[in-house]
Amino acid sequence: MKVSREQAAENRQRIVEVAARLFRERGFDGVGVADLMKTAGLTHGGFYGHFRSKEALMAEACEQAISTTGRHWKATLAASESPALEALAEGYLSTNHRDNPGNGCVIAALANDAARQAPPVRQVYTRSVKRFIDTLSQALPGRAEADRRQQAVAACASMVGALILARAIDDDALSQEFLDAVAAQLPHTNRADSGTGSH
Amino acid sequence: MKVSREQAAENRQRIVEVAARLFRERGFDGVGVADLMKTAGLTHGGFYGHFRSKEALMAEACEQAISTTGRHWKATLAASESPALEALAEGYLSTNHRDNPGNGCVIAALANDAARQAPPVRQVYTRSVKRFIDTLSQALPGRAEADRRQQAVAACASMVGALILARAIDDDALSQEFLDAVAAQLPHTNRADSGTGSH
DNA sequence: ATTATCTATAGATCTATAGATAATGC
DNA sequence: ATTATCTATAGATCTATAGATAATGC
Repeated sequence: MKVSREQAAENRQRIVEVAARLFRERGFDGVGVADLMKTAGLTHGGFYGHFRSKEALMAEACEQAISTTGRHWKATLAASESPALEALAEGYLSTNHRDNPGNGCVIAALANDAARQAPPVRQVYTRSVKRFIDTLSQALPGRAEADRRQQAVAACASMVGALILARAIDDDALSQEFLDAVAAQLPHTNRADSGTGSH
Repeated sequence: MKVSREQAAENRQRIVEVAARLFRERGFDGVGVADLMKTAGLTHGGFYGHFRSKEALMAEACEQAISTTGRHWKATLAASESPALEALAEGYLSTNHRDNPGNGCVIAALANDAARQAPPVRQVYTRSVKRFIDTLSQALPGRAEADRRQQAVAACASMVGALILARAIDDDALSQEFLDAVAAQLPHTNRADSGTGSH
């Protein structure tokens, strides 16, 4: 039952992809190694030929998730005409994103889980957050360079918070309100506030 | 080894309190019944005389957590002079709150966990979120009644998102930035925007 | 010969229950 | 007699490992 070196590499990659999806859907504790391997079409014991531990896979799965999502953000920025933040927010705060955590933002899907993990996973998670903030900063309308950073950090908290809460609550109307209210309160491109006095 | 009826009621209450703290600290899956009972000074098997299941305790512990936190919010509102939202936010977005999830906001501590639970727990969680939004709405500066609701919902997402992210990341400086950036972007009391044209 | 995968299992841990024990409260 | 708690354990499930198997790649 062996397999070519190439096939083995494909198997490994498939394990990471399945893990990236299942962890986001059910949390780190909600997915067992046996279950994971079965979903990938392999047997339980084979896992440890590819990864040192479940924790090592957790870090790698997060890495791959943010990498894929990051490419998606970049593509959105490149494709959008002018209001880049609106374009990003529209996708991020959509019902589609809310209802499909498995291939959505890993920051929102595993925030509480990440806080309870050891350094390896938390480091990868932290890099993901920084990447999101940088993307938001690039998408923000002009204004003072000093403000940009603060606005990007605040927008990150708002968007992640809205998505997490929209998923957690048991009330469709309020869930939609979270997505809409945060989208409405994000900094707008065409807003004239350059003459209000604060430098 | 029996105990008076009164003592039994105290034991039950202590189990709920210990659970409310441990669940917030470690998540629902991070606390076992045996561990919980040991922390409460009782033995494993005694648990099922007080609760039908671990899930029943999860709902009850959330209920009690939000009840205590809700009283704390009301006291803050009552004690604050004029800028009620600032007073609430100052406590919510403090390093003290960030570093003590065990007796802090259950909404932030168990958001991802709640999303993965069955209806009983999600319903209690949803009520907690509504309670927080109502409190924020009361704390918001005057302005149009129509805006209030949206601003309260957005503020809820921002504050919860900031706290969750401040806890999850592995970088003290960025963690502080989340708390500060969201506090700075919340609607301010003394802000003159009544003449800008939107009705 | 090497190695990717498989089967089988060790050793922990988890929720829940059964039955014994002993103090309370009628 | 009732009942709050205890001890002990059933039955699942979890991570990780050991050893067997069989196809690849030198």
